[in-house]
Order: sequence, then structure tokens, then C-alpha cells
Amino acid sequence: MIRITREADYGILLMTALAQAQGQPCSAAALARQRRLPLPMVSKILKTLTRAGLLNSQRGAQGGYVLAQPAAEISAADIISVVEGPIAITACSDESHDRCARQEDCEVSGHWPRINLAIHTALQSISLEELSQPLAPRPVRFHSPSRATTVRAVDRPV
Amino acid sequence: MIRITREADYGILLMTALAQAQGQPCSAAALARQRRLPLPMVSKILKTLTRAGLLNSQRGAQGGYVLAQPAAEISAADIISVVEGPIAITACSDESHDRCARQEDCEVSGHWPRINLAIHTALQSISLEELSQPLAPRPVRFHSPSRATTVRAVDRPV
DNA sequence: CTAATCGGTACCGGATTAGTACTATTTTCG
DNA sequence: CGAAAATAGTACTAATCCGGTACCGATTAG
Repeated sequence: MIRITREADYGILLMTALAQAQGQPCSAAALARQRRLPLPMVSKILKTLTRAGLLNSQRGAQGGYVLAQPAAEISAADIISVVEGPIAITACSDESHDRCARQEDCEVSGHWPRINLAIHTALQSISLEELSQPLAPRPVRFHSPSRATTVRAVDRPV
Repeated sequence: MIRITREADYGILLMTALAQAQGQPCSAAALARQRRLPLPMVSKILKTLTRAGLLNSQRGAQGGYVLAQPAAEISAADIISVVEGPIAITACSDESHDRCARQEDCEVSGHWPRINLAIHTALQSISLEELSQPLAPRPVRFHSPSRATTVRAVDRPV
């Protein structure tokens, strides 16, 4: 299934909102209202994005958040890796095991780097600008009425 | 971070083991020993893979599992989607919400299909055959001694 | 008939995540 | 100068989900 945290989901939602705001500063509260997300969560995520340098923040009255770079220069990979915390695709390939319990077996099939790289490349090829364009040429109706079959057939799982 | 369940990790481990077995049937116990994985888990995963048609099973004494297709024709996407349960990258894009709570907002930024598709394509381009070749041209030493810096620098997170 | 092996279900403990609450700090505006 | 508005940070709680285990049934070879 290749899950992504809800935080990352929200993160993308928020970034697209900011991209559509065209440089107009948006407060956390405004974004939360607009996207119907819980404010504290939004606040938390915006903070993270700011610390990572993807957003600029302005404190005080009339303050808010703005994209730190043009939308075209921010990739989905950037956003996701920031919000999710960095690292790769499976426990074994992160830093936690200095000496992996299944070292020799892992060595035998050191495949995750390959897979990680593929995914990372894929995500990097998607810019925030693309994501911000509403529904332009969208091949799939995702929330279609008879989803069970439709979704299955078209958007083959990952 | 784009996590993958440990089940999927095991699934790939097992499939590569079977690919390397060259059509020789392997019992669940033998595979568990070889890869040092907990037997019940292995059993469970093999069952799933069999139901999905990626493996053929032979019951009874001297039974075991065999790849149902040549390794070259099985992709990482196949394995992962089978083991993880199907579907996509985030809760909102799976079947559970008939009418998504944030429908209009989702519509505004119906971006996950795009991302899912990109990842799926990436994973489909990796065949089990490739994954089974031990360490051939492996650009990254993953369990390297000074992992913290090495891993971070080379295998940028996803 | 017996042993080996796959097949399925139900269940538990622990880790992780989503979400909340509270407080401090900074800046604008009257 | 003071009050209000907004971000920044931290600590805590509740709920979900995942990995793992146990158990029993079904099937086949010898």
C-alpha cells in the first residue's frame, strides 16, 4: 500500500493552498478553515515546513505563511520527506540498525536502495506547481460513485 | 518517509529467495530458516502471495512453494501491492470514504492519483529478476560502518 | 495410517500516530 | 505604550494499527 502519514497528506494540501494563494500570506487559521483541517495540526505542520525552509513565516498581526520558493521548484519529494521525517522505505534501510539483525540476508538481497531510489525519483518529478493546478487533465475520477470497481480497475495499487 | 509494512519487506525477501531457488519447491519452514524470519509470519505471507497468484503451492509432505511465473515477469509493484493489501498512498484515496469528508477540497487538489501513478510506475519497472541478483552493481553500501552520514548523503530520503 | 505441510481464523501486546492543551514570543495597530 | 493577533514550542493523551502468536482444519506423500 505504501502508506503516507496523514501529516504528509495535510502537508501537501497546505502547500497547494499556499501555492494557489500566489504569494499572499495566509495565517494558519485561514488555511485550516479553507481546507477544513484541525487547526493545531495545521499549525504544527506549517511550523515543520517553515523550519525546513519550504515556507517563510511572518509573525504578529497580519502575519502568515508564504512559499519560500516558486511552486515550480518545490517537488512532492521535498514536501513529503520534510513532513514525514526523512529516510527511506522500510525499517531495515534506515539508520536504526547499526548492524542489521539479518545482515547477511539483507546483503544477499540489498534491494531496497533500488526501490527507494525509484520512488524518490518519481516523487521528485512532480512539482508543487503541477499539484496546484486544480483538476486539469485528470484521467481518473477518484471519488466516483461506484468506487470499488472503478478505483481498482484504473488506479492499480502501488 | 513513505513506509512500507514489514510484511512487504518480508514478502520481497521471500520472493527473491524463491527466485533464487530456480523452480525448486521450498517449504515455508525452509524459507523462514534461510531468511531468519519468524515462521508464522512467513507462512502467512506465502499464503497471501499464493492466493494472489504469484506463487503456486503444493500441499502435503514434500510440498512447498514455487514462483507461478518467471522472475522477469514479476514486478516489485506486484509483490508489494499484493502483500500490503491493494490500493494507494493515503487514506483519503482508498475506498473507505464513499464520499470523502473533504470532498470539495480533495477535488480542488486531486493530486494523489498523480503521485500514486508515478510511484506505481516506478515500482513496476523493477522486476523480481533484478532484485534477485545478489549485489551486482550496487552503488550504495547500505550497512556501511559509518552509516549515519553515508546513508543520509547518498540515499536521499523519499 | 501417519507424518508433513499448507490454509485459515482469532487474538493480544506494543509501537506509532493523530490530536489537544498550554504557554511563550513576536509584531502590528490603535 | 499597551493590547490584540499571530506564530513557536513543548508536553501529554487517546486511539489506531501492526507485528507476532497460537490454534486447528485440510490435504497429500509414503
